[in-house]
Amino acid sequence: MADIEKRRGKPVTSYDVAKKAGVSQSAVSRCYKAGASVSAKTREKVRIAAEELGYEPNAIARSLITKRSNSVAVIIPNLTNLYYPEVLAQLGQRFSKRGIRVLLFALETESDAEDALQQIWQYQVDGVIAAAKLSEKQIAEFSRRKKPLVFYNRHSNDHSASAVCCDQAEGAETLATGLVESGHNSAAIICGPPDSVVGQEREQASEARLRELGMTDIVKIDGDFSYECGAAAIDKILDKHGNIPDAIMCVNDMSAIGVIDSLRFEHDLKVPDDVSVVGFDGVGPANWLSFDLSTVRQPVGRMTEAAVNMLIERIENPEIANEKRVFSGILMEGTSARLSG
Amino acid sequence: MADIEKRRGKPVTSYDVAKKAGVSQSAVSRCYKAGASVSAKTREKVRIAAEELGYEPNAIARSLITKRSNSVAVIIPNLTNLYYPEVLAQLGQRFSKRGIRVLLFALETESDAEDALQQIWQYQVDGVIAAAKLSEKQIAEFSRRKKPLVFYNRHSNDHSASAVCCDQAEGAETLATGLVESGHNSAAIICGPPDSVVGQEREQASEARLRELGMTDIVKIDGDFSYECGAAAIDKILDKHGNIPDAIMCVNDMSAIGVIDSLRFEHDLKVPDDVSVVGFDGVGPANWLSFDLSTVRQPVGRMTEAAVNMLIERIENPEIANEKRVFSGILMEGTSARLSG
DNA sequence: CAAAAAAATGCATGCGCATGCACCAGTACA
DNA sequence: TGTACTGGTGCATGCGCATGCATTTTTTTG
Repeated sequence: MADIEKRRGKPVTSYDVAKKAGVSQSAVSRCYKAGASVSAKTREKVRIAAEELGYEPNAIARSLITKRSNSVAVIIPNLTNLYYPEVLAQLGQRFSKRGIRVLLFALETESDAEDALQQIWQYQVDGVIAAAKLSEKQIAEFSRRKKPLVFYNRHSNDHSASAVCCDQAEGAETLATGLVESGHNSAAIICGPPDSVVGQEREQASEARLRELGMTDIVKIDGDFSYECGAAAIDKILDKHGNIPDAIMCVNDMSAIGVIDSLRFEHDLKVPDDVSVVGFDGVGPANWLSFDLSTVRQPVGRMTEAAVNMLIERIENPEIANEKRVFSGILMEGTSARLSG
Repeated sequence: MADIEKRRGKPVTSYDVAKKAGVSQSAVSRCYKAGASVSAKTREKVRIAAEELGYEPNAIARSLITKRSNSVAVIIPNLTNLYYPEVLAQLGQRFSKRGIRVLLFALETESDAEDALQQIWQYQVDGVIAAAKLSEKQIAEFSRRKKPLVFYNRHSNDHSASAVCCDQAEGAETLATGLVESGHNSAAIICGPPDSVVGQEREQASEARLRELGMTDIVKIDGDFSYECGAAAIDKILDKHGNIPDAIMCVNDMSAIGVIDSLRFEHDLKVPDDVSVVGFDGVGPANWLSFDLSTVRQPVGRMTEAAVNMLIERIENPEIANEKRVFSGILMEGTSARLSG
């Protein structure tokens, strides 16, 4: 029972268990491998010995041999954008259910993944999910090392990596179309940070569709996905443009909420009576009664599920070709915009 | 240049580099260890060879020898409670700056850490930060294995682990005192989930202080830290109590925001004119103009900094005694409650 | 310029486990 | 009773690196 090994806190190895159980080290090892050939008797002896000694297989040593660490890296930007915690939580739980550990790399800004990558290479993760921008060179490094990479809402120009995406353009176009068709004549677009492809795609698609449908009075305001940039945007619009447009399209929900708050509390305007506001993402607060945002919800559940599956498939069979899965967003007809005609 | 090793994608080892550089494997190894004795000439030869081959030391193999994985586990519950993403982001960045990798364990409910722990033992992490409830037995396992454990806003009954905490009771008492002193006569307390110690502490301290100051008309409502539970609470209060009290104390900001929204949009009441609402945490949305919550902000920056430091100290010197650091929250006098007189 | 001290290097070894191989005990069948 | 299997088992080996020790090279010093 209270064995010496236990008391000393010195790590228990498979040899210790083997000795105690009266079998060989290989037998112990096999007991921890599914489908290995071990008799019930041996298995039981080992189980008891292991329990008494408090043995757990050393995953590090195992990884060294099997070349599989059973862990993946998740690269995520900016957890203060409320969209990402949801993604992260789901990825975490899904991987965890599959017995895969998650190494977290939370970036301060999208583009400084270099550090994370360096660590990733050293750490021998089995694969990577990246919700951040990587350079072509960085992406090439993945194929050189034969490490599966799945982008989340990002992509590489030349299909050299797999990806799951929400169709940013489609969603933005739906919103833009709805706004024009319900009679809005002028618009502001609150943009994302310059290094965010997602932001750019939404912004460009929004503008293009608005113009396509005949709207010419469009002003674009810099932003960074934050509440604060949304709240500050109205004053910037006034500076730049003189008056508030009919509609404000924000590249994400957080900034849309900032816009709404600023309109209501700093400019005494009504949403959507005076101004329509739309966002993008469908984060939790978008549904709060205060905002009831008209937005496009990304199907995070299906997207994370797909990302996890794609990555695991490619870990198990590195030969599978790259694949890109694009999901349509779901229009949430909230009450922050007049959309229905 | 475009070496065969590269093309084949087969991993480059220190032996490969050694051969290419014309030195021994040990020399290569020493080049990657700070403070090791290597001549500038050798170092340069190795650097060039490593670069040409694309060599990165294998952290797994290194860990096997050094018994240090340079990684820590972070156990966190429920990322949908907006408080935790902030904590996680900060922990991630702080560890990352120190060259330590973070293994994320995102729990679905506070108390199912068993799975995570199993993985943690196998994975040989150097230490653990836990923002979740662990059983005494689980905590004992940490000392048996000599793995440093630092609780974040949790603790063990018998000081068998280190901890950083925000003083929940103090914060709750400050709020309760403020409410009574500014003339509130009745209150509801929206509680947290039953397995959350943090929630219980806040709830109990709130109630105790209210009663201590003479308030007797107090109703308690079950909750779970979510916006939804806050939004649903008003109806529950009416069911249970018949009328809405002067003040509603919520154990966290998310539920407080739900309460405010429900009061305003479902019951046509004004906050704080008709009802005062207070929260706890100081999460991002608490500052949004829509809410401007009266709350106690936890000094997350200092708390995470302390947690990281405490853990690293104990990894480097396991003999250091346990320590508990308690931080005071900061009263944020928003406008969701009449507090100032 | 020789002797002593210091720095640099290589050799050999082992961390804890998984796995190919040879071997042994059983069971099936003729 | 013998031959051919099958499932179980142990032995030996190596994953990629760090590190103690012995050895060689360089530097320092009298």
